[in-house]
Amino acid sequence: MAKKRRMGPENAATRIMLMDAVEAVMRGEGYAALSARKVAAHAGLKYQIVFYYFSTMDDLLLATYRRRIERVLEKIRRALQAQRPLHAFWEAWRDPADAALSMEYMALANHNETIRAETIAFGERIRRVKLGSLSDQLRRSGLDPHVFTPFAIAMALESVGGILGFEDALGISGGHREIERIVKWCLERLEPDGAV
Amino acid sequence: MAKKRRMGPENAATRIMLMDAVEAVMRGEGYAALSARKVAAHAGLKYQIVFYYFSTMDDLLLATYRRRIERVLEKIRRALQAQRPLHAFWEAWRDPADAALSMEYMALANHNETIRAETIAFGERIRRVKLGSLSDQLRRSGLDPHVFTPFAIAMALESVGGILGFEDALGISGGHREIERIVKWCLERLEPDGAV
DNA sequence: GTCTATACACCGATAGAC
DNA sequence: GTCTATCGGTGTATAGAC
Repeated sequence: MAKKRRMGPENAATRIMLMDAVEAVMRGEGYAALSARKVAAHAGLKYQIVFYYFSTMDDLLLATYRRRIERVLEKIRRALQAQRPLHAFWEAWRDPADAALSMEYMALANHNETIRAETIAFGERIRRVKLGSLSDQLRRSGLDPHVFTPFAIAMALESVGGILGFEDALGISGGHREIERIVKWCLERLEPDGAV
Repeated sequence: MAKKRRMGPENAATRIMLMDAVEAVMRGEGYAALSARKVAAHAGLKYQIVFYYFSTMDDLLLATYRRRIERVLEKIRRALQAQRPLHAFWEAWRDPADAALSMEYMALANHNETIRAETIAFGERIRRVKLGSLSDQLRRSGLDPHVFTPFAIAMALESVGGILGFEDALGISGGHREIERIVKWCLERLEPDGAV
C-alpha cells in the first residue's frame, strides 16, 4: 500500500486545509469536479502538494469522508441527548446546508468501493446510536411498539428530512409547509411537550 | 445555439442507443464517468458519433434526463390509477433498480444548471399528478384531512421508499423489515382492503 | 452514417530541486 | 514543506475522408 514517495505528517495544518477544500469543491461543483489541481488551488497551493499528504486522490477523498462521518455521528448523538430527542433529531437533519453534500456522497457510494464500504459501516453505527437512545422514550407514546419501533421512526424522520433539505437546497418549496405540519403533528404525539 | 457542424436526425436508432448507453454508464460508474468515449464504446461505436447526434455532451445528458422524467411520470400515473393507489405507489417507488440512477441525477441537479431547472419543473409536475389522484381516496380514512394531505402522504412514501431503495442497492438491509411493517400498517389504515 | 486525423485542455502521479 | 519539470492517459470538439 505505502508508496516509496516521501509523505507529510498526519496532523499538518495543510492536510486539514486540503480536506476542507475537498468538501468546498464537492459542495460547489460536485464530486466529478474533484481534482488535485482544483483542491490545491482552493487552498492557494500547487497541486503536487496533494500527493505529499495523500498517496492517491482516493485516499484524500476517503479521509475527508471519514472525517465527515464522525462529525455527522456526533451531531446525531447530541440531538438524541436533548429533552425531546426526536424533535431535536428532526431539526438537525432538516438542515439543507449538508443535504447537497450528503447526496453527493450517496451517489458516490454507488460506484466507489471504498466509499460504499464506509457508508455501509456508517449506516450500522447510526442504527446502533439510534436504538440506544430512543427505546425508552417511545414506550409511553401509547402507540403499538411492535409497529412504531425507534429505528423505524428515526428512519422515517431521516428520509423525509433529507429529501426536504435537498429540495430546499435546490429551490423547491412547494408542499413543504404541509410536510412540516404532518411531521410536527406526529412528533407531538410521540414526544408530548410536558412529558419529561 | 445550433452549431455549423452537420447533425443527425432526431429519430435515428443510434441516437436512442446513445441515450441508453448514458443511463448504463451512469448506473454502473456514476455521472463522473460519463464521457463521449465511454458512451459510444458502450454502443459499439467510435466516440465521434456522439457529436454527430448531439451538439455537446450536455445536450446528450439533458435529452437522456428528459426521456427518463417522462418515463417516471408515466410510472407514477399508472400506479395512482390502481385500485389502491398508495399501495401501488409504494411498491413502484421502492424499486431499487432506479434508486441509484435517481441519486445520481439528484446530485447532478445540485451543480448542473440545466439538470437543476429540469428537476424543479419535474417536481412541480409530480406534485400536480399526485394531488389530482389522491384527494378523493383519502377523504374516507378518518384521519384529520388538514394534517394528512394527499401530497404530504405521497411525499412521505416517496422519501422513505427512495432511501430504502438506495440502501437496498448499496447492500444495507438492517432495519428494513421494520420499516416495511410500519409503512404497511399506515397504508392499511389509509387504504383498507375492501373499501373500493 | 460512421470513420480517421487532429487540436488542445486537464487529469493523476512521480522525481528531484530549493 | 512546497516547488518545477515531466510523463502518459483521457476529456471535448471539429474538419473532412469514405
